[in-house]
Amino acid sequence: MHDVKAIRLDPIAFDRGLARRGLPAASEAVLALDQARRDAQTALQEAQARRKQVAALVGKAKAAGDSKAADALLSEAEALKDSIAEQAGAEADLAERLHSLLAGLPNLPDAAVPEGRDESANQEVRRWGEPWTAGPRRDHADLGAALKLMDFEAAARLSGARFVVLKGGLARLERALGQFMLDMQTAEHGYTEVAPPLLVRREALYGTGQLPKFEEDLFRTTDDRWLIPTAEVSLTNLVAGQLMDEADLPLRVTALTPCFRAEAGASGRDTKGMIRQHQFNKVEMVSIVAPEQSDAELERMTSCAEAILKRLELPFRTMALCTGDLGFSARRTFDIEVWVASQQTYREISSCSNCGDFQARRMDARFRTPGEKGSRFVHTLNGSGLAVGRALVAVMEHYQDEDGAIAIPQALHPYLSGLTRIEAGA
RNA sequence: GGAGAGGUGGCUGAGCGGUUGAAAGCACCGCACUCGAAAUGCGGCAUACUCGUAAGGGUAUCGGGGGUUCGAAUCCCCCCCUCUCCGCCA
Repeated sequence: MHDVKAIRLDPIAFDRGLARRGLPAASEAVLALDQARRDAQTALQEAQARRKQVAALVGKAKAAGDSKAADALLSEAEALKDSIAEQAGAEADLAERLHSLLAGLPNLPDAAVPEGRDESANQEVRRWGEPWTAGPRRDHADLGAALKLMDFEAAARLSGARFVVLKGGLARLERALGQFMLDMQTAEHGYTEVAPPLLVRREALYGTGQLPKFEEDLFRTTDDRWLIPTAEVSLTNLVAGQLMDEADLPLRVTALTPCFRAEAGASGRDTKGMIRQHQFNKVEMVSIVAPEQSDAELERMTSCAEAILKRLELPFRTMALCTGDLGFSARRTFDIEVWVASQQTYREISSCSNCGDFQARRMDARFRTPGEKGSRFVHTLNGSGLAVGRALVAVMEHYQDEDGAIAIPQALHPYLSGLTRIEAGA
């Protein structure tokens, strides 16, 4: 959510920000509505002030036993009643229109974000490890099927397309990956583990920016609760409506949860394998920080995600998203892409974003600095650390051997009680 | 699911139709006392919007939304949430 005052102050900068995202200017429409709303509000408030005055005078007149004066006042009050109702309606209508206009506008890109229309303009900021270009390149779906440990057909019978059933060693490997990631974020990176709800109210989704614009990407229950598309929703909304002390910041939380996505616009894309599923596990990191710290926190968070891939010895590159590829709530984002051997390309496995105060405004999440008057909105950041399903894909393809068996990365050995290789049927 | 009790400022908690934006306490800030601190005393201390160059006004907000009334934190209705008891249940 944008600060109307900031738009009033510098509409040009606002429109320039939208233009960087490839969107048309909006400040004129916003400011017109804003002005109309304020005029309506001023008129309403004048009427309300008079009503208050009259009501107080009625009380006094009655107390003094002056029924003549009271009657005169009463008839004025009667007249005010209708006009106040009307003006209040007009004001509420304008406020609603302004709010829904504003609620649909994305965050503005940070100055540091590279210019560009789409993902082709994203900039590589660093690269780590050697891509697997020689050796076998069977994809994880074929490997999994051959091992008889990954069953898309069974999943389709149960649930339809874009689900998978993992068995035996692969189910264990998937669990080990999640466990390992969560342990690393908590024990080594200072995030507090949280086990949050997976079903949330629409208000929570509004707070992080999935609603009202991206309803079609989400699964909804019959009682109007929604399955989280990412634990970002649950974790970030932990501070919704809260007024924190600066001493509570930074607040760093993490969770390993299933994520549910309708993948509405993605039909035909990544139809084979586990790359794009309706349900997948992910370790999510969320940081709630003071505004001055959010730039540094984004770097920190990105390195917390990268650390997982380094420990797993999986090659990756880190990309700075360009203005046209930025998500709705983000002001700046780094994607981490892991090498996927079968596709001989890097695929997104983490996305770390600084949302500035954009989500905080929508959620009303503020903090107070001792000795200072008032409060300020916090800054929120979120990042995957990492997507477990895609990590499983990368591990399988990177650690496969000629026989189609999969070696288990050193870092996961403590989680698999002695298992070091996954072979057919085990 | 049934019965009951509640949701008030950062927190605790009074108020239950009129001058209450809201007592009191805690927390916090300033001042005094002190070598300093504690304790104590005095004072200050909500948020949002809005009008105004400013000084300074105004309006709204007592879980949310409607309603009654000249006037609602206070009365009525709906919803949400919390707690207690009963039932059911992983």
